[in-house]
Amino acid sequence: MTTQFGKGCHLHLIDGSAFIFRAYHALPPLTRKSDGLPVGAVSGFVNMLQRYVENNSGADAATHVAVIFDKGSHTFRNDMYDQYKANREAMPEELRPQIPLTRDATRAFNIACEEVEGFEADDIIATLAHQARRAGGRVTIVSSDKDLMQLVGDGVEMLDPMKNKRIDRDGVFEKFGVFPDRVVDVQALAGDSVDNVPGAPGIGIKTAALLINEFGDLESLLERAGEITQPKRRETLVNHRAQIELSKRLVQLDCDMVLDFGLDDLEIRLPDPDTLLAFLAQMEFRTVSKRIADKLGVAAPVIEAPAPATETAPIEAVPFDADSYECVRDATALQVWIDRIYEAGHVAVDTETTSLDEMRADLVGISLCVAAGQACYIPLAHKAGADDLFGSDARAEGQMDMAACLAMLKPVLEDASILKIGQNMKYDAKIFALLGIAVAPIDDTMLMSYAMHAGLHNHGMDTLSERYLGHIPIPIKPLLGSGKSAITFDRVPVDDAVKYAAEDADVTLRLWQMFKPQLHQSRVTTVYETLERPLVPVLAQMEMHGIKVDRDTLSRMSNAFAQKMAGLEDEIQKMAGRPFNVGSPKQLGEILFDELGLAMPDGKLPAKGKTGAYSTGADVLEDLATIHDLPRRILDWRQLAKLKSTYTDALQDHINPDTGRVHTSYSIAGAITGRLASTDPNLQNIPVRSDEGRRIREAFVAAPGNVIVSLDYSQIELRILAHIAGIDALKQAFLDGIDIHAMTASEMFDVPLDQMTPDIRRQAKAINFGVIYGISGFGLARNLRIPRSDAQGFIDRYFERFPGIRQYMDDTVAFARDRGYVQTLFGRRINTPEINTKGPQAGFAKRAAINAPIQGTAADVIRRAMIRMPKAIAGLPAKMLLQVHDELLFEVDATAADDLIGIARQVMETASDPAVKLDVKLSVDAGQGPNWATAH
DNA sequence: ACGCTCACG
DNA sequence: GACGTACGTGAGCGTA
Repeated sequence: MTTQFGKGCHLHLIDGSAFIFRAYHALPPLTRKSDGLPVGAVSGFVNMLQRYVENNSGADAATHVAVIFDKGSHTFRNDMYDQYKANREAMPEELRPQIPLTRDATRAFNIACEEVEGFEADDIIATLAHQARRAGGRVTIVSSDKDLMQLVGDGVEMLDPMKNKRIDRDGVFEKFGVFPDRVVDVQALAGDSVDNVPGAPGIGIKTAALLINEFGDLESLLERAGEITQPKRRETLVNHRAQIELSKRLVQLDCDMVLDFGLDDLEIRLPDPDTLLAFLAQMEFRTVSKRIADKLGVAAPVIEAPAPATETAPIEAVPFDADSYECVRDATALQVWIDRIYEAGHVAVDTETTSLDEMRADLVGISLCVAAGQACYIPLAHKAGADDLFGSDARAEGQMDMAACLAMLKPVLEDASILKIGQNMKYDAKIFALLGIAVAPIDDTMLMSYAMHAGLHNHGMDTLSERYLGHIPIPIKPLLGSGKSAITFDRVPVDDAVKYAAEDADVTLRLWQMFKPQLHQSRVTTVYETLERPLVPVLAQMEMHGIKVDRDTLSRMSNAFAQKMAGLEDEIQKMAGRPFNVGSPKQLGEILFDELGLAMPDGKLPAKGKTGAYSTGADVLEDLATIHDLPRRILDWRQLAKLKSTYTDALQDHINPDTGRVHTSYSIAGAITGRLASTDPNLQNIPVRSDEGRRIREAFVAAPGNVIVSLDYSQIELRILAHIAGIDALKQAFLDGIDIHAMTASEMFDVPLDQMTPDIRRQAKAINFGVIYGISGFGLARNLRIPRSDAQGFIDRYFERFPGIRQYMDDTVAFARDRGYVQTLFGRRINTPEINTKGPQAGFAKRAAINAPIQGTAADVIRRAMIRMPKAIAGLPAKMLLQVHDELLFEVDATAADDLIGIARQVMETASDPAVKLDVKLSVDAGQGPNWATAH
């Protein structure tokens, strides 16, 4: 039945990759019901194929057809030019598993499906088009890719499948200003930013076409470049000749490939209904199954509704057995494990060290696990001490040389085809980074749990193991002891260490096996892949770099604070009538309320806490300050005490003696909303609100020749609220760049903007913040120190003026009640397990549910900015140092500060693109100076 | 170990 | 109708 391809035949060549990307971007992220596999792009692809098949009739119908795909990312063009397509964004993680499915779909339609290693789809298309023309047939290329336009000509046309528009020679001329045979010349000159083809700088398509039409072709143009009258253009062509010639080779398609199939293999075949419908049923596409079944005149297959997901995880068949773990003591044994890793393609890794502070930690041993129950520990720096009467520092026997071990493991840990699995990988990645090993790619069970279970529990290994594996890991406490007598891990006997350490890797691997498929089912794969995992190396870099803190500045401030505190203390004791510990809230309460007989302005005494002591918090003392002088002194003293103990004193202890810098640690999975948390020390709460406190920021300095640059989002949470709740008045105010709190005040209190007073604005500001926190009359009243009825009146009025806010709050709480979680705009899930409980917790849960999407979306935005930042600023002498929720801090060579601000601002302001199109644009304020105080 | 207080967004 | 509340964090100190 095969007919020889020749005159009268019509070959259609479908650009498969273009179909896939179109389908992916056009469709919402659909997932297969039964297991959460993303299938949106497959669905779109199938629809496009179906539409193509339906339309392929009449005089112009194809007799032969093929869908052509790209295979792999490395082609012969990369060998010519390593930057080719280098700035392509990585394939979205949800798309990756769908790629093979689009091949399956093509075959299910019984359409030829072709790809060739090392070549682009475009080359195959070029070759086939060439062959078809030589055989006397016609060709239609189904694509709108301009790179294929060079093929158009006598008997070859393109068809834009979306616009259903044919592109012939004239169409190409319209696009390029030249006919198809000179398209590559124009492309060589104009370059292509998408494919990273350099071209000639400063020359676009218009100029290129002009030049080519004047000189005939590229070769003549380059030969006679000296004749060009415009000096700038002339220089460009002369100076960049090699680059232009390279560009031409890059854009020139290969139409002489040797293919292992022929045109005759592409003859149109009718689909086999059973095969096609089976595929569609497997994908669980109900609608399109029905439509295609109708077309084919057969019954649509029944697609079962998926069984409800089982509540409990399958019981792990392999029991934990601490005695089964191997202690690896030499290269031969290690090699066996490395072989097993390559066989598995993945490995769980855990490091044991002498400190929780990576910057001061020494590696003691490494554990590996390749499958449940199959784990080992490699001791590297254990001391014999524990077995030695005098606790000697001698090295324990039977350990591999560390350098030799690392030399063997480095290729594995850096191998792009071996997935390294960890629990809190940032820690281990930093340990390895300091030893010259760049661990990648990684998966992190802590972050997987965070993406799925934020709000349910913490994500430490012990919690996860007990909850999801039903196994309580060996506790570290008995091994290390506690308090003054605690030892470091290198003093733990090797036999004990093997059991403990290898088990951690075993637990990690089992958690990974359980969590990996659950990410899809929970619809948080994208969150994990785009907001959690890529942040690990970014934060590791920031933490290792640290920020320079000037010890002398802090020390001087400490002394000044101490002096002032001593003076205040004297005054306070005198006023109290007796000496007491000013820092003790309990003693202070007794002085104020029992001995001095003070009472709150309303006549009552403040509430007593769980310990039975009167509350002496700042709000209480603030109220008392209106009737007595002592409380004000206490407030002043407390402020200084705080600044001294938490900041000017403690911060000095955090300066790393080796680097002279302070290295905080960020918890990625600490805050349930998606925010980061900073610890050891916390650099996200360095004072700024009081003048005295703000001066502490003067101690955070740039290295010589550098400056500190600070960029912070302006009102990001209110902007997000305006978008999510759809508040037009707020959106407009942000668009017009007017003072948002003043606008709110004007709207609420009917005060024209030009008559706004600071006090009215202050009240409106409090309301705006209150809304973000899940406003209540009580809370607002307390914050503004106004009667509760007044506060309630404000809130009522606010809701009246901005009805969308109330709607958002009601909708969000209803969503949470129904689903048990709320979501950010980027799909981050925050579980709200207490939302349906009764009692006072209900109020908390409600407000938290209202706040979480707003705070969480802002957190997602800055995470995206941070993830993109290293690449964006790679060319600058700049380092990202700190994140403070809506602010990023950099250290940069003074000469490049302005460049950095331009680039970093751009990254931050566009961080939500393209995943989320915000109705309100994000705005970033910037500052620079020798220290953080001047930069902020 | 826990509660109180207070620093930040 | 009463209850008790602003959202999210981490650190240092006093008290048990």
